[in-house]
Amino acid sequence: MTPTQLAERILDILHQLAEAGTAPGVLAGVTQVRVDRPKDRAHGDWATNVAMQWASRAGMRPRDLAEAIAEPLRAVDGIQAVEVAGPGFLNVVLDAAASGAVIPDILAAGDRYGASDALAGTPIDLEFVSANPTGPLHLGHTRWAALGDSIARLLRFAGADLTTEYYINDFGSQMDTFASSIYHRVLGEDVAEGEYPGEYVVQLAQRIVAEHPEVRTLPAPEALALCKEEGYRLQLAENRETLARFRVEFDVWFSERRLHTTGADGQSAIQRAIAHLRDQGHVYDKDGAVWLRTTTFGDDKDRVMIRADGEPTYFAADAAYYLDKRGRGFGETIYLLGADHHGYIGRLKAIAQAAGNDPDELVCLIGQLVSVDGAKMSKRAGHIIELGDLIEWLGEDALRYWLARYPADTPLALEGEKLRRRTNDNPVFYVQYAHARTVNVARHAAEAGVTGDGFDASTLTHPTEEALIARLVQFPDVTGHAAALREPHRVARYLEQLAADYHRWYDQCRVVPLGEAPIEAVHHSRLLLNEAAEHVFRIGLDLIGVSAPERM
RNA sequence: GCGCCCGUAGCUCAGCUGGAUAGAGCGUCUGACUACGGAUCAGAAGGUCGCAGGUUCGAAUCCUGUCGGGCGCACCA
Repeated sequence: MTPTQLAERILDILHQLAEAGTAPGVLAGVTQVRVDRPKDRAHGDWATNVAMQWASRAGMRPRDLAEAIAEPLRAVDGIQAVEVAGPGFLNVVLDAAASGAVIPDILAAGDRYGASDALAGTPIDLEFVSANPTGPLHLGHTRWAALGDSIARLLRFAGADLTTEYYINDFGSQMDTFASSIYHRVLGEDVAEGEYPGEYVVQLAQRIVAEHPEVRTLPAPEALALCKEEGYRLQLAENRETLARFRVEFDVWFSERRLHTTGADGQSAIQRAIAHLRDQGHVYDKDGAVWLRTTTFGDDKDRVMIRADGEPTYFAADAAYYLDKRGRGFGETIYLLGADHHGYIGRLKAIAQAAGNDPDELVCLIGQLVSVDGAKMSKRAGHIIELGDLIEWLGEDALRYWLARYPADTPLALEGEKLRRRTNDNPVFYVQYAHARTVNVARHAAEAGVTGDGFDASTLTHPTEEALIARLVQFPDVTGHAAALREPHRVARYLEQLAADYHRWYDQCRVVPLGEAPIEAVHHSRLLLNEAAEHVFRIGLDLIGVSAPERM
């Protein structure tokens, strides 16, 4: 019996009590019973506070209501004991056989254990990273890459119809600055003030010269155009490759230029977006510029869409991009933004409302910035740490795991030396080692003739077994919450707890009998428990984009 | 000035959207290997959950205020 099944039984009992008139009718209105694993094992295998939550509405004392539930609950098959404790908790102890019965279910579910269809329905768009193609990906992007990809995996695991998307800012003045920076390097000059000083620009220039020697002698406008397009192509390809190495893939690479080019109707997507918003009555002209009245929707100030010089702003492109997404059928659009962009939330939500949509369908997830060993990194400061270098230095597993194990809204420090260590300090190795151990145990079991045939859950009675099973059973709840809240760190933290439970069990219970001791049902049963743990480690690690090595 | 995020063990951080005696790792101290990998396990010490009010059976969690730290407030992208 799983806690979910237990919760259903308790719900049934409440409804029956209400129906039979032995308890107040309001209890028929209970729709959900939450069952938790108590911290203190003296409080049973599972506990619920439902009696305390509903006692006042039912006009009963919490302990009386709890007792009313406890009585029929004791008669349920698989339940060993039910106790009313403290102010009105219901503490439930299950039979070992009933607890362990979940093991074959986990194995039967295979890679789908923990998956659901909870988020099935409206298509969701998730945009993240979206770094400018004018330079390599750096530390500031790594967190969103890891987090965004893990969120994507979680949402899909929960049944979401999800599209991941990378918005390429390949339009506007920074592309000209980029081109000009490269061109200076092509000519062997230093870059000008305000241009990109990085060494990577020199390398881009060298590659462009190698492939297009004529760039040196072309008239400046043509040479600049060549530098821009070739630099763009090379840099984007490199960033894409780096992300792939980081196990981050996108379904859609969306070019900002698409929003500026005129279509068959002679209008650009931006112009169409402005026209649409104007129809809604939220656009006005002032001081030679075109404005969106975002203050109607709680923004601090109205925003310019077309500047006085006729150029559309970045904000206008944002609006057009948003409308493009909606036009592609997405009901929910999620943006992963750094803390330094949180000022955008108000205006983005204003766009959604001005377009006539529910602002709650435009979700902004804000993450705090990352530092390395205390030193904050930003592109402007010139001190750039590239994602590619980080991967090489720490390995993609350690890096992805570390970035995934903290909630997005906590500041995060990359402790490089710790991440390079292959010890208990480093949680990714702790978890991966536990997985490797499951594989190792299975290998020894196979050699010794422990097959798993004759599985009998009632033999799994050791406290460490009971704890390990209880942990495995909680996995679907963890993935469900992690997906609903878009919080992959829950999975990582769970895996660390699972690893601790697994190591404790390994320390206490042998799958392969010692020496000449006979193979008994308990050994076969333990082998399947071991396999169930292996499954959950593998599934969980995959959800955060970390490998599950069989040997380390 | 306005807005968002964060203040939990010596350090780095969890705390399942209100539950029972606030947890983990590291660090410190003490133990466990002729047996499935010791990259492991057992135990000890370590706390005014920034501070002050409020909500209620019950608050680290929710509300208000306050102090401290980070970030943001463009006809830039």
